[in-house]
Amino acid sequence: MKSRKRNFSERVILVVSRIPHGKTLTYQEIAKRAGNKKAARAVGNILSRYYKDCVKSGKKTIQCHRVIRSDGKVGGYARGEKEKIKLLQKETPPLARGGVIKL
DNA sequence: GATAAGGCGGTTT
DNA sequence: GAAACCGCCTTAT
Repeated sequence: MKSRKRNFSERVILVVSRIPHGKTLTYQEIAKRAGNKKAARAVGNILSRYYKDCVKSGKKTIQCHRVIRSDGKVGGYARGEKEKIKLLQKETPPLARGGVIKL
C-alpha cells in the first residue's frame, strides 16, 4: 500500500538492511524505529513479503534472518526457523552466545 | 518461571 | 471498503 504509511515498510526494510554483520535486532525495535512500536507484527509480515519479493525479483535479499523476537527466540522464517538459527549462530560469534542479543 | 489468551498495527486480496 | 493473514508483544493465570 503506497500511502502515508509507505514510510513504515520503507523504514522497516531500511533498518533491517542496516543491521551490521554479527548483530541482531528484534521486531519490536524495528517497529519502534519504523514509527510504531506496536507494529512488530506487521514488521514480520512486511519482511516476509519483501524477502520473497526480492527473491522473486532476483535482487539482493535483505538480512531478514538477523531479525528475532524480543524473547530471544528466532520467531519464524520463510525458509525455516532452523536455517535462521543456523545462520545467526554462524555469523554471531561474540555477544549473542547461546542465544541471541537484543538491541 | 512457564503457559494461555487477548490485543494491536500493517499488508495483501 | 472490508476481511483475512502474519515471521509478534503484553498481560494474566
